[in-house]
Amino acid sequence: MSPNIRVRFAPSPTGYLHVGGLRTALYNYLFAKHNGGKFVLRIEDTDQARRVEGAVENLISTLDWAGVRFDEGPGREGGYGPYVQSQRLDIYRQHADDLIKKGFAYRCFCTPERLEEVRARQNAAKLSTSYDRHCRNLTAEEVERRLSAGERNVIRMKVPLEGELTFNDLIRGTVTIAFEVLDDQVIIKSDGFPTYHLAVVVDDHLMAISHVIRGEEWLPSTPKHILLYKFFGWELPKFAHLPLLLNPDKSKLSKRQGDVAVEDYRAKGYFKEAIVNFVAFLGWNPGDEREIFSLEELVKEFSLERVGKSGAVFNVEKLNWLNFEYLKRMPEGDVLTQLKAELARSPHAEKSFDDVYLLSVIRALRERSTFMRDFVEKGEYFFQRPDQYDPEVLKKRWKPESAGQLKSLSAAFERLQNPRKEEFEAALHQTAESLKVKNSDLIHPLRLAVTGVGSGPGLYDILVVLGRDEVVHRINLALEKLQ
RNA sequence: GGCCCUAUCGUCUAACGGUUUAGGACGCGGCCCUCUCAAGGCCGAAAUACGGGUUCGAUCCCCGUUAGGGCUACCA
Repeated sequence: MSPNIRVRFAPSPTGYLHVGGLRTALYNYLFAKHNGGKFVLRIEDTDQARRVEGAVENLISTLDWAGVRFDEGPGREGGYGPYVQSQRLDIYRQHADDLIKKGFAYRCFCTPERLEEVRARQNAAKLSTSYDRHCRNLTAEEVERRLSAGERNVIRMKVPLEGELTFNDLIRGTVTIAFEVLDDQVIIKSDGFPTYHLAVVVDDHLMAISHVIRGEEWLPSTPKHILLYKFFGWELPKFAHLPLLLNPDKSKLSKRQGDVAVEDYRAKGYFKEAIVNFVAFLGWNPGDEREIFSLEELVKEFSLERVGKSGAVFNVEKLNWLNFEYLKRMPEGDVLTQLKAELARSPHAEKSFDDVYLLSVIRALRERSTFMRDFVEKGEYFFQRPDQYDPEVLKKRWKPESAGQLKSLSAAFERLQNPRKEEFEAALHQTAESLKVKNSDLIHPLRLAVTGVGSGPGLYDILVVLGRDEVVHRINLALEKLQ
């Protein structure tokens, strides 16, 4: 493919990495890697008011965690830096001045108060709100006079009064917007910082970005950006506007209706592979019936042509299923490592379990788990003796004769030497036979005595994991407590 | 309000005018398996928003309606 593919992810550091942002970053990354291009990270911090301490570091570490590695960006110079907009202010100012000289932009001295009034008037008259171009035709002398008087001002772009602009979007096809509905957008704010519109165009050009792949919320302002490219006499990049990620009620995915930060999902125990896989499928699919994709496979298969146009609801159920699938497929050694980490932050942190034991717990519990924490929560009895017995199970499974039967069973178990699953099973069957009861009459009370709960892995598997002595001990413990 | 975008099962989606009784996945229901809970296997319910065109033939193309969303800042 083209060797000069360069794309970028350009978040503003206002907090955490949004899952929609991760999807945008991922699609850019996949597109770049698929085509042998470069993926650039650029920080759009031109709004001082929204600046959040530590947000950039957090953004980068989350992106790295997900495996979406950028080739160029803050801390990873690539010859097009700096990659932080607040460090490029002179560049924007020069370009804005250039536009003024060419007659494509002008100084505006209107106060926020006046703009507010204009807007209020327009609203009252039920007109669409836009700047009334009050300063568009100020004389050079007046501009000079007010400038030297130190009046605060902004620089606005001079949008043609009539005509329309048509452009092609890789995902949406042809889009047309009339200049009439475009505002004379502010490009340099009175604090000297550029607005998004100027900065994005200048940087995308200077950083040789070939494809602008971003969220659909930017579609309406794309004509302004294209106009700026034309004002500067620059070649246009290709545009691709991604469908939005939605809340269950179909509004734009937002806080308030659940978690939106990638960190939140990470903290909840979702694997990065599951999150990446899931997010990739929100708006893209391979065209066949495969569902499980590694990052490498996504790189191999991804194409913008297969990105859909309509918004996608973030469906946690399916993410859960994916997490479950990834846990099921994970190499045992990796599960072991993760289980140790999980235990280290659990109430069992002080206890020590050897690898062989933990591995047997993993084998027993894996297909019943979606998250690593399920091992600790659902399999608590593998890490501590039961300190209580589920009252409902007790009511259903513990009969008056159970205590006596478990005593016999315990005695039978004590006669076993290093029993395997089969020996435990045979011992139970023989005991049931001699007591003239069904196997299940022993199985259920025994499960309750040993685990404290009514569900879980096969009983004999549990017995083997715990071992004869522990099983006998727990039976005696239960007999005492359930007298 | 204005502008723009979108519209297939509840959700994610396949179908790029005919091979379709519209396919898959999650979720949901049932059955099997079974010591429980899962897993697994099998089966099932479930969609082309509506109305006009174009065409021999429309989920697919065009127009309109409706619905939803986005944008409409000296925020990104």
